[in-house]
Amino acid sequence: MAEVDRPARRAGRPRTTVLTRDLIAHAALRLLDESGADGFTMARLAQALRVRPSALYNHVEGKEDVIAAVRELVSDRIDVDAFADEPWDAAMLAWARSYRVAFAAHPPTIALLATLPLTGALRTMRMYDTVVAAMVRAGWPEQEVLPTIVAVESFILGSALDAIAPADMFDPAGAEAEVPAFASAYRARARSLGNAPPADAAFEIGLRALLDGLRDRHARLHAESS
Amino acid sequence: MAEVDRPARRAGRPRTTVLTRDLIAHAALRLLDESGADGFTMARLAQALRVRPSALYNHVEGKEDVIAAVRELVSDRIDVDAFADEPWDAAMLAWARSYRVAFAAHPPTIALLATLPLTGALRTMRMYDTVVAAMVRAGWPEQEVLPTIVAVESFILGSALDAIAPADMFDPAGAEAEVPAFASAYRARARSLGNAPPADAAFEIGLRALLDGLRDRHARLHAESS
DNA sequence: ACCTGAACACCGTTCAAGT
DNA sequence: ACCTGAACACCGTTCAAGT
Repeated sequence: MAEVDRPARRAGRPRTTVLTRDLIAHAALRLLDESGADGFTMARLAQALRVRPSALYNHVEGKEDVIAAVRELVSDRIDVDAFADEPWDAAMLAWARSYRVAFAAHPPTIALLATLPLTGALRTMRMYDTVVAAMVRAGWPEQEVLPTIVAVESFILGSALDAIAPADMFDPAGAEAEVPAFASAYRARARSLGNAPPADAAFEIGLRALLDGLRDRHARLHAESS
Repeated sequence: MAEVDRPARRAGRPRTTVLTRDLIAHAALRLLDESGADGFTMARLAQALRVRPSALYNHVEGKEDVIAAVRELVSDRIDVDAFADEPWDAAMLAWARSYRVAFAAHPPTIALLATLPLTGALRTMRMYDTVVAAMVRAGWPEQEVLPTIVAVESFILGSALDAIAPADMFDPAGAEAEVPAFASAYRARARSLGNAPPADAAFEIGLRALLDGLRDRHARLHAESS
């Protein structure tokens, strides 16, 4: 019964291309979005592509490689253009928000991609190159640029992870007496946010504080050198 | 041969206790440290405890539950005492560093634990209660306290994830011409850091900026209300 | 070059049987 | 109450056979 709508392809090279690394990556992202990280197996991925699992290994090195390909797909949506014509701090704000949005668009991938080290792909290095160049132009000491970018990225990734946590995870219901200050702050936050996602509020507060702090430092460095 | 040093226990309840949730958690943390997240399987965990895998299920609900128990173990090392007698900002600095150290002590667990939502355990809520109470005492508006704490935590977790990435992941070797600004900043960072871990520099720069920004905000809120 | 099909060495989890 | 042992339904990956 399940066999009926499976491909009736015989062994041997197909006359027309059925798989490429890019097709696999797109199918993987779709599968991830639809069935979550747990449902993401090579077998299911092959099924979605109407192919046997072993066929995938002609185009990717393994599951890790598929995930790396998905990461490239997601990372491509990060917009770095603001660094071309906006001041470094405004550009960084825009970049950080775009970065977070790119991941937030595919919640099940976040844990998978955050966990995996960023690939050393040329595309990724080009993104860094744009950001680095703008910061150096703005007068940041060169040896501080990379740590500063990494710090902002760490905050973004951590916030993305926080965003996929269940919203009511820390509902202190039943333990109010044990943790009164926490319970009260929990209620105060709920009142002030309404239906807005708590993770968004934390991200905006943190991002603004981080950039305020970086602006302070930038100003201090500038004051010394003049 | 491998059978020789396996337990020769017959079926049936053992006369003396061989397993508890706590014993399992400690063995799991040790196994994780020794063989990494990939080598962490229920079978290997059972082997370390000289027990059959199915025996574990009398004490934990499954693999996820084991990971939750490990998280509790790691989280217990986070020191929140500074909030008792230091100003909120100094205490937060100390808390953040202790938080990061607790995870850094067990690198292979970071990806596993960061991915999993924090358990709503009472112990965790008590930690939050301490931090919240200190911040409210310091004059922070109650509805902002939780988002602010979550922002700091996001940064810490993101930084911990960054710390386990391979150090040379972004070595632009061979692509210097393509990404000159990035390659130059990469070299400048290497010169200024020597053998110090790049992740530590990023963490300290980010943490200070974040807290400078939060201090700004705290001062601004205070100025308005007086 | 690139597919199928069979095979391998594992997984996590359930549950009856046993003490 | 809590262990063993057998079983189930999967995993990711390799590789010969086939076109």
